[in-house]
Amino acid sequence: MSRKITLDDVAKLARVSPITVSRALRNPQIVSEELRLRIDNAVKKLGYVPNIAASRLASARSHAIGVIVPTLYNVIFSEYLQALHEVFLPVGFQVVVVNSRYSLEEEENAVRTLLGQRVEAIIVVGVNHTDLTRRLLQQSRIPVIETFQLAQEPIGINIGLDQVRAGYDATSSLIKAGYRRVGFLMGNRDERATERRRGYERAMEDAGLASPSLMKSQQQSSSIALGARVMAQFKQDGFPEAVFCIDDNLALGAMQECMRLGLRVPDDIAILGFHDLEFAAFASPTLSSIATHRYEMGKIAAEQALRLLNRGAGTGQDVIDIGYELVCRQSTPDMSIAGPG
Amino acid sequence: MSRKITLDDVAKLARVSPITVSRALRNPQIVSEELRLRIDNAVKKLGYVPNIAASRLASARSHAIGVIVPTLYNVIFSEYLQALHEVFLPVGFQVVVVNSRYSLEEEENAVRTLLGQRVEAIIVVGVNHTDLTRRLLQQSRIPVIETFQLAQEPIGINIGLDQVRAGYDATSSLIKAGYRRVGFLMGNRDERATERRRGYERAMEDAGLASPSLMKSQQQSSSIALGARVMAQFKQDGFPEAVFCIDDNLALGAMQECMRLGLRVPDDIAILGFHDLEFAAFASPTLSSIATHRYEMGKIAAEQALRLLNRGAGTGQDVIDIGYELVCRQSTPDMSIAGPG
DNA sequence: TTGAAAGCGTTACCAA
DNA sequence: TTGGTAACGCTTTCAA
Repeated sequence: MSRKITLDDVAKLARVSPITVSRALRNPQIVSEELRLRIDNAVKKLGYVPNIAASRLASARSHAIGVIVPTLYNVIFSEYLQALHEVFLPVGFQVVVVNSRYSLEEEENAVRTLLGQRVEAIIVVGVNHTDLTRRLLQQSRIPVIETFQLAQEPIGINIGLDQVRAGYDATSSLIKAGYRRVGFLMGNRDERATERRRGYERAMEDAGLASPSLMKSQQQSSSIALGARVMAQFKQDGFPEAVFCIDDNLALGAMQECMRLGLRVPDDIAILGFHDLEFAAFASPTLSSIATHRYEMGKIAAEQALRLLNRGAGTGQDVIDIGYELVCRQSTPDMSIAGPG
Repeated sequence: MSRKITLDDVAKLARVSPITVSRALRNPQIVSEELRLRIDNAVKKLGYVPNIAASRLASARSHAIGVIVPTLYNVIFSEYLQALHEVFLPVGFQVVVVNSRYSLEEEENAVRTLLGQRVEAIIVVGVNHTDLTRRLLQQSRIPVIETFQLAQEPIGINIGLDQVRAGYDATSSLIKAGYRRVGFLMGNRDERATERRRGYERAMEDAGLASPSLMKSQQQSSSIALGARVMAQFKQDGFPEAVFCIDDNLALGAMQECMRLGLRVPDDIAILGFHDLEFAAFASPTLSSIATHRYEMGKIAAEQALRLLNRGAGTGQDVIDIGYELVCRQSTPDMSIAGPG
């Protein structure tokens, strides 16, 4: 490997001082035209690429934003990540994404990694963390944004939706529509899903309809195929009249399984999903769902981070509830969400 | 902001030299138990987080792998990224993902950014690059892996599938099944899509069936909704007997639009997608598609990169064809892919 | 097993 | 507008 080209090499070739090269690269207009040209030529001739580690060390600025998501695999996080990229890249920030694989321990490591990189803000999915994670984030003195859920005690900015209430409202809508045996389907138990389940449980209890045999789940990551398998568990105890599924993947699989078994949707069984993924509107029958706003959430999260960064005001605190909406399609009767409360 | 905690602070508190702290952190077993305990305590007490920029600068190693994808939004890249993460993280590499937004210019910037970070390998979607991108990658002397397509002149390792042939085979299958008016649907024109279209065109020409009025497209990113809109364009010239859609999103939308218009699938019109996304098997009717192997491709790409990294052999060259398969479901009649040739 | 000294490649600060 | 000097916080020698 031929010796690496550094700023000094460029400076020598252009017959200027290293610091002038540094300036010419970062802020061309403060260097005279002549030198700038000499420098540009030298850079091209040598194929010089600046060493960002050195730059970060010297300037104590990383121009990087740390983002922690539980998985890259789920499209709801892709939409959110896309929004983050769209806000940060144009203003010169790099986005560093780390995958916590739904584990609080890995999340703690992720925070360490990101702080080690001296990211200038951290945006994390979820509001439950290990004690040490919280401490690290608080001590870091950088903007911290927690997303997707609402926090009792936000570390910094929190933007999300009330998952418990969403689960409650989804279930109540079905109950209000006249269903008594309202079932519940779930896959892996992540924080958001668990909150929605709590909402389901409360709604059923409040209506005096709760029964363990109405809840089916399987510890696997959400997929359409899983929805079909979990739905099939009802063959033992008898099928409910309506089912609230923890997300649209499960809902679609559940719906297909019902139809395969000869149950008509929604006449024999109503099906309600969650997140309103694009395919929901194109399934047959079209799938009712609770719309969440992942892209917008990412956008606002990024904007809030930038706001704090620009104010230089480290750690503002705020909770932003982005809400959700019931989207009624063919897989359920016409319903609406009960008012606040 | 209280002064930042450095290795020196830890060293002082633990009453050892800084270098011993450095060693204890990277390689605990080469430090005596007593010192290690003192150091661990000091680290915890101070909340010390190592500065990775300094570490990278001093060691000239980034432990980072650069990955360039055209978008984060499409699930085919999520699956691929997930595989890359799963291989690299356990062996101590960080994965840095950059989004080129389907632009060769942004790809060039992405390469610059990544090289500036001194990533130890670069994995990029696609085989077409600007001249400068190619030069930068070649000069970098690090492993370069190009994916998703097959290259005439790979920069380093190339792992993908023959997109032209896949498009050709998909179209030929429909022709072999007896269809004459075989349509084609496409959204945005990315490299892979364009190759598949070329395959379609050749197959139609070879069969003497080509006609511009059979090809419909709209310059928007692929979505189910777009599939419906583009399909609707056939209302003017009359609908084809079969349609090859550039991906499953378009195919699902197209299928729904046909059914909305009272066309039966596959009796009135056959529909073939591409990529075999999960929902294809759960649509009604179930959607025939060409299965590609994104997860496996990511896995192999990562493993190849590691192989070169471990051999210290910078830039091996190789082309790996990962293939594809026709998956026949209800949206087409029974078909098979023509043999090689 | 531990430590001292000398960088790594850039930028901040102050001067010219 | 340009340049000299001293960091930035860690790791790599080389010694002990």
